[in-house]
Amino acid sequence: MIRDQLTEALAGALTAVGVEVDAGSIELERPARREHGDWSSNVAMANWKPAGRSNPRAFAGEITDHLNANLPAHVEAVEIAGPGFVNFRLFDTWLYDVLNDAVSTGEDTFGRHAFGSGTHINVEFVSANPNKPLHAGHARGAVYGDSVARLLKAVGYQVTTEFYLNDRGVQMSLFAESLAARKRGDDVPENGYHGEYLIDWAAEMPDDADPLEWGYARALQSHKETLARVSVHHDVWFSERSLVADGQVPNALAELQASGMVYEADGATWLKTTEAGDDKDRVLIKADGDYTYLTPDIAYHRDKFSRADRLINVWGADHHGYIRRMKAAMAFLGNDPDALEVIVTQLVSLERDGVEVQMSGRLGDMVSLDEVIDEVGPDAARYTFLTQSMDTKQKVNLSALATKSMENPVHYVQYATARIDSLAKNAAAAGHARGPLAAAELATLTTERELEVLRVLSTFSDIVAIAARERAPHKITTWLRELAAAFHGFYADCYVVGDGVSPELTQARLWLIEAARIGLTSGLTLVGVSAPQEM
RNA sequence: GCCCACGUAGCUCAGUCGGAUAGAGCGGGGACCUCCUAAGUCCUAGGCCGUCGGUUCGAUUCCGGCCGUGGGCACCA
Repeated sequence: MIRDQLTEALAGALTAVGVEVDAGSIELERPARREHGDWSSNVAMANWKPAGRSNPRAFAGEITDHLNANLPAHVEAVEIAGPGFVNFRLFDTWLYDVLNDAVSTGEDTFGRHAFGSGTHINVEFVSANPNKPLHAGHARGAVYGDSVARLLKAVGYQVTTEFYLNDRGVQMSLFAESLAARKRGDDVPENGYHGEYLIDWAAEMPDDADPLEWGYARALQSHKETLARVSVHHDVWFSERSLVADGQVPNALAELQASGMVYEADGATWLKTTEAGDDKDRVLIKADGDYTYLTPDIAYHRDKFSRADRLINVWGADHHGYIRRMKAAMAFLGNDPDALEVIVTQLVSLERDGVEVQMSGRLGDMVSLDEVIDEVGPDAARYTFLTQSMDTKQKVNLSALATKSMENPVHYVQYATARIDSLAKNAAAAGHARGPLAAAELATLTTERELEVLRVLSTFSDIVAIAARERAPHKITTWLRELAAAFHGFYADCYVVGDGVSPELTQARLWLIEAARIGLTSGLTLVGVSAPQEM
């Protein structure tokens, strides 16, 4: 809104001084420092050379002169600053528009976009083997994938979330043998599954049940229940067995063969992934006749491409070596390898009271995701895993997270939503029910505390767009913290109802906190965290 | 050795296509509840943005080298 107006004004000014600049290349940003105005542009610095000017400040001067002679709406003044920035200083009225916009669009649509419309993205994440409970290491990818899906929907994409079930092969057989052994009270096979959960599952299993089928169903149930606790839901649970049963693997193999990238050597069938930058060629069919893991997975990705325009895979850092060969296979099948986006999440380490705990040990000494949720609660778990970029390895201190303090970042934000609800209730109880927005005198909102809340709200729309484009939900949690900080500051200094607060100011502030509530709720929804009304 | 990511305050991390005096929480020092939740607010100390070059009006940001950390280099899944 205001951004478009200012961009237009800049484009007009450039034309007026006889310079051709592509309007799409005009940058506007929010300066870090207040004295640099409300909005700022670097057009003069970026274009003084091609425009044939002697220096950036001189060019900026021409632009500001024109703008000051033709002030856009809400603009108080346009100034040259620093090396040649064009700074816009606005009247507070532009922030009242932000409030109006937040309230009129509401929490479900505030900050949303439509630029993804017409494109179908498939997001596959977690995809843990259906033979043991999810462990803490799955948590980051789970809440990340789910939040990325929420973000993509928020900017207009059609999104399918998917969980790939590796439900056939040696691992499943070993799992069934281990479960059966536990049922009989025997030792589990050497290379089988030794986790304690199998003792519990064996106890649950009816005597006449088939260990493979029963165990598979039990594991699936476990995955779904655990994920539901942190509000993670998948639209499609895709079975590798169904892929094989449908003959999709031979179909994919035939297509690969047609591409000329398949050959036989040493009794095995190979794919020439080195043709697409891989270190070495990869085996598709082993000498013993079985497929490698790769082969059905290629068929799976081929299937996904038949159902969506773009694919996003969320993989742990330990799988990054797998990216090249999958992209190579997709390219051989005629798909655009860039339409397969593999996002690698760096690993998480957990500690309790300063002592690192293992969470993916082979012998069953892992921390399950359920344990983490029991310990810190679903909201703290979700929020915390989303406070950092997926590119950095994360240290999570479970004991700190379980506390009600600033070391638990979700509380700071939720405390704001709880306070807002409390304020509204108290105001109503004191006879100050909120009237219509149109009747509120927003111009009574003049303190820095009040305006700062609106300034933070004004950035949300851009933040959502960036977070979605960069697949970066942590930008939402960072923003939420900023908004909560602005609100808590307002709360400390500005009473909604009280001595010396006029009825008009009370009304305006009731609408201000409503706008803040919409922002907080809207952002929390994007990261799948609740906005409690009391704490 | 090769591939991927990372290196920002004592600790944990942000930093919007390169921008003007690099931010937050914890921890350290101090202040604030006879009106709406102190799970809060305010002040203060603390930085060679790993390092050396390059690109340019301008580099924490982009590129290359080096050092360091984590992960990966299967006819396992």
